[in-house]
Amino acid sequence: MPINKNHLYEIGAVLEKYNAGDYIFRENGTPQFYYQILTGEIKLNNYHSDGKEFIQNILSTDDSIGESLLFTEKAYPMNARALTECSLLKLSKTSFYKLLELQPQLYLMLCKALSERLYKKYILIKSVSCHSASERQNEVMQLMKQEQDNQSPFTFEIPLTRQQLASLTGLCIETTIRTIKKMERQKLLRIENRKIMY
DNA sequence: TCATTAAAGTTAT
DNA sequence: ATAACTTTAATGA
Repeated sequence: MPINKNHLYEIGAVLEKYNAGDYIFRENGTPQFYYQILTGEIKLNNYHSDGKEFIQNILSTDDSIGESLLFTEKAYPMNARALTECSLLKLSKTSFYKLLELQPQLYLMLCKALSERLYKKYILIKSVSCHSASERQNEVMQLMKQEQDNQSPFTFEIPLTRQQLASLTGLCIETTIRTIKKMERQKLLRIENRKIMY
């Protein structure tokens, strides 16, 4: 999935470090770079006018950030912000295009990655738009779990805080917590030292 | 059913 | 110690 690091370095990528809370880019900014995560976690989000946050996605090692925006002239529709200390590889848009020219097989990889993203986005929108609270949560957790190999129950630790989960489902945190508790009672998940096992 | 407010407990820095 | 996160309870749309 990720682009080979050496290829990125050869064409001029640079290593950048960010601290937790730093912006990689902001909503309405112009996309000028390809980013790939080496370490750390990034969230893509929006802030509503009342200050409430909606998380679009959480990305980690080997994910690329905002690559879908490099093929349009549109501004970023979201922020990218570091959740933890991060190191990223950053490549200018022009160098990125050059790399694609030199290695056309990357196009296919990119297409696959984009398809994957789009698929998840559709599922997420479906689950966030038209269900009750617990159903929303169930679907979101289900979606995250699909990325790991082991599909047996209670083996997947939800890698989010309650607050992040709330921002991802569009629910308030208290409702999120109550829903989690209810799901625990229904044996849909387990809570082990405050971590959600799904 | 779910958001909001308030208050208090817990964990991380 | 202080900030960030988690939980419970009461109230109201």
